[in-house]
Amino acid sequence: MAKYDNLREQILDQARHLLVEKGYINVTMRKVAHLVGCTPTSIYLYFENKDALIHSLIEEGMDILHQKIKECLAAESDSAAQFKRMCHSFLEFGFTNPEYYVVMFQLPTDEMVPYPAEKYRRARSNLQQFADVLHQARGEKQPTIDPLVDATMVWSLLHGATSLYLAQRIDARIPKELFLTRTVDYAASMLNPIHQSS
Amino acid sequence: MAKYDNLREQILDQARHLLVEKGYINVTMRKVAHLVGCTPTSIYLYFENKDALIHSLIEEGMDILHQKIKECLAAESDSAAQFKRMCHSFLEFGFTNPEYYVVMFQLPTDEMVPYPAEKYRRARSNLQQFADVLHQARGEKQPTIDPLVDATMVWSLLHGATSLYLAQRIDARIPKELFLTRTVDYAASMLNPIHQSS
Amino acid sequence: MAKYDNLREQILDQARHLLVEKGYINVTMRKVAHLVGCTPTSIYLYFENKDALIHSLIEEGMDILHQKIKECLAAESDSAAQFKRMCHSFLEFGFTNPEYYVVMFQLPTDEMVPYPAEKYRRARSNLQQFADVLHQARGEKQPTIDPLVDATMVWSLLHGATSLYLAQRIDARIPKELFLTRTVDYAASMLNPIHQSS
Amino acid sequence: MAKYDNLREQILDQARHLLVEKGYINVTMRKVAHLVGCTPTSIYLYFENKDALIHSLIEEGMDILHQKIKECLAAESDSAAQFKRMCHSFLEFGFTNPEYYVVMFQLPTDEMVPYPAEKYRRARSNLQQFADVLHQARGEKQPTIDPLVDATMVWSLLHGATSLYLAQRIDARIPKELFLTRTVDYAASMLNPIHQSS
DNA sequence: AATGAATGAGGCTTCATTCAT
DNA sequence: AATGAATGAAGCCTCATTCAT
Repeated sequence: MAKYDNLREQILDQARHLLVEKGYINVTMRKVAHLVGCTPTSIYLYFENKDALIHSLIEEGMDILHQKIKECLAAESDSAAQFKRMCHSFLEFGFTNPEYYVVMFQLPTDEMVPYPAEKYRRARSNLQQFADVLHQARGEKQPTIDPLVDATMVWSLLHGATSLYLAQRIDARIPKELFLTRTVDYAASMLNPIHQSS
Repeated sequence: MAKYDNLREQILDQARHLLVEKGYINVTMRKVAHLVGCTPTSIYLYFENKDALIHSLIEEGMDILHQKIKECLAAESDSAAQFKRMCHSFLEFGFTNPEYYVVMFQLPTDEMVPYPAEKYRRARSNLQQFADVLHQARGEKQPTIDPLVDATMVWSLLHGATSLYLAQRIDARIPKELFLTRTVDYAASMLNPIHQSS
Repeated sequence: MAKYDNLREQILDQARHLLVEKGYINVTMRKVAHLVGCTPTSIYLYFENKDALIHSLIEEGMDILHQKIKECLAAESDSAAQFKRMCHSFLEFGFTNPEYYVVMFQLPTDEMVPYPAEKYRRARSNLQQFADVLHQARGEKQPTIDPLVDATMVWSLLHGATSLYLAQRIDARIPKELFLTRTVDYAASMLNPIHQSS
Repeated sequence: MAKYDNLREQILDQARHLLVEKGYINVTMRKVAHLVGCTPTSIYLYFENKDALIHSLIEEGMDILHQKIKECLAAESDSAAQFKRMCHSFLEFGFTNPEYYVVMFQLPTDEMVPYPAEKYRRARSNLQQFADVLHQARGEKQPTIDPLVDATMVWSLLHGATSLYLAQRIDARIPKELFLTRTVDYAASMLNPIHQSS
């Protein structure tokens, strides 16, 4: 029992590790097994096939992020505060859990990892819920501006920031914490009106 | 000579095509050769190996983007206008050239496609130059705020927007053009001061 | 004990079932165990290995056929009648027990399922005994013609008819019963002299 | 060119050899390659996949048998003579070409080797044509008896005889030639009326 | 009496690459 | 300038089997 969970988790760990360190195409049953120190066959004792393994990875991440976001809602009563906290949480989640972030948001899922549509909806809802809070906070002040577009742009910002950070394309002179808080500020500026394009 | 360039370009074309349509894992020498109508062996007459082929793809893209950005500088005299135009150009480049964008910014190049450091520097400079203009426009008005951070955030926004768009994760109800201009507006808001984090 | 036999028989049942429904390649310890509802390991409590399992199947079939043929001898006193009844029984055995027939006569046993020579002799004797009756019936009337050859030909006919029937290569317009009785008639024609080859 | 055909034929040869000697389940790309003395990969230069290899084997056999039967028709003018000659040819084909016979008539094609329906029809037509001649010869003398049933029984006999012979289940004391001619005689007895079942 | 955990061998297939021509 | 022939490594996966419990 202990051993069961142990090996299963080792497999997940090493798969995650490979994914982040070497990219998806380097996540092979053989390589994972090698890192774990078991036979490729053994992996099939815990996962039906490679897809199932990847899906487990994705779901793990979804759960964690979901939990984090729920905590943000509970921690604050003000919509704007909730929003900012959520932005921060999202970034922090990505920054500190590259293994999950990559698998959740950067996998070219279309062709590579056929993922049950139902589960995808859940994945999106995670971000949708995220967007909803912006709605609320924005809605109170700016009912005229389409909040869907703005939410999408906030999402773009957060996703882009995380992606570049994880790809180590952020200038080394910028401290992580600074980048993080300033990005949240930039996102929070969405709570206020934007100047129309000239 | 004409034939030489012809085949070489056909190879690049089909490789790009495969990359976008079927994903990186489906870019194989065999499949490229099949699409071109030549032998896999023939590809090696023009590219040392698969990595070299991918790198050529990347460089092609870098050149095109570089050209586009240079044109923005020439087209406007005002820094702010240059900046907005560049943002727009960058987005449009990504939106209309997914083949290049994917290979340039979304390939987990680290280990997947070992890329000579020297070439990477050139790649970065492309975006650096992009950031420089923000420097100028911002610098004139807000010399006190570290422009490097803000430039990075703009880049994050543009990269995130493009990535989500290409991954078809933008809500279908949002027209492409609207998304594009609004993102530019959001980026342009960087030209003005941001409210400090509370 | 009851449980012992129960599981053992379930294993044989499902192995037979798999053999007929899905073909020999689909008779795997895993699949048998799955159908039975036990572990692959458990099968090894009752059968030394896969070969032993297959052999048990073969022997089961041999016993049943043996019994059937013995009954034919008891049911009739006339040699010719015995012979016809045996032909009929053999065909019916094959038609109604494809699971056994396939494993008994259509498995390329030579190398696929190494079968102890001693057991093979017993298998042959089953058919030999079958041939003996022809001997008797024929012998009485045509002592000059080698009966071994004719017996072999009858066997060929019966085996061919059964094989084609089980492979569903008999024209669908021919009713099973008609095919069966006519084949027996054809076999019975062996009881009479055959015209020499011209 | 010479080498091309050479390797392709070596592959077919060894595949056929394995098939007869060790049974279908032992025909693996690895084993064939090993016997030929090449890499498994090389097989894929000549055959799209394993199925294609097996199909080639089947078609080879079909062609040869088809040719043989056509010759029988040409060699004789009398229907009865044609029929007997065809029986003999069929048996001889099977006896001397076990590689082809096994693959053509003894492969559990349903599950193991998905074979294009169209090609199967061709395979059957080979035997159908065979049956037609019996029709003719029979038709002249016995128009009242359903010739389809009798043809099927002849086919059963020939198929059974060949199968048992190839499985080496024919008593060693019976010379091949005797068995062959006597089987033809037995088949030829179909040209005459059969006594009804009592 | 039964199983959970594990494995080595091998199944089919595709890859990037080379070498002689 | 191009290719035909070939390969070793590796991809995913399933097999029969064992061993400790």
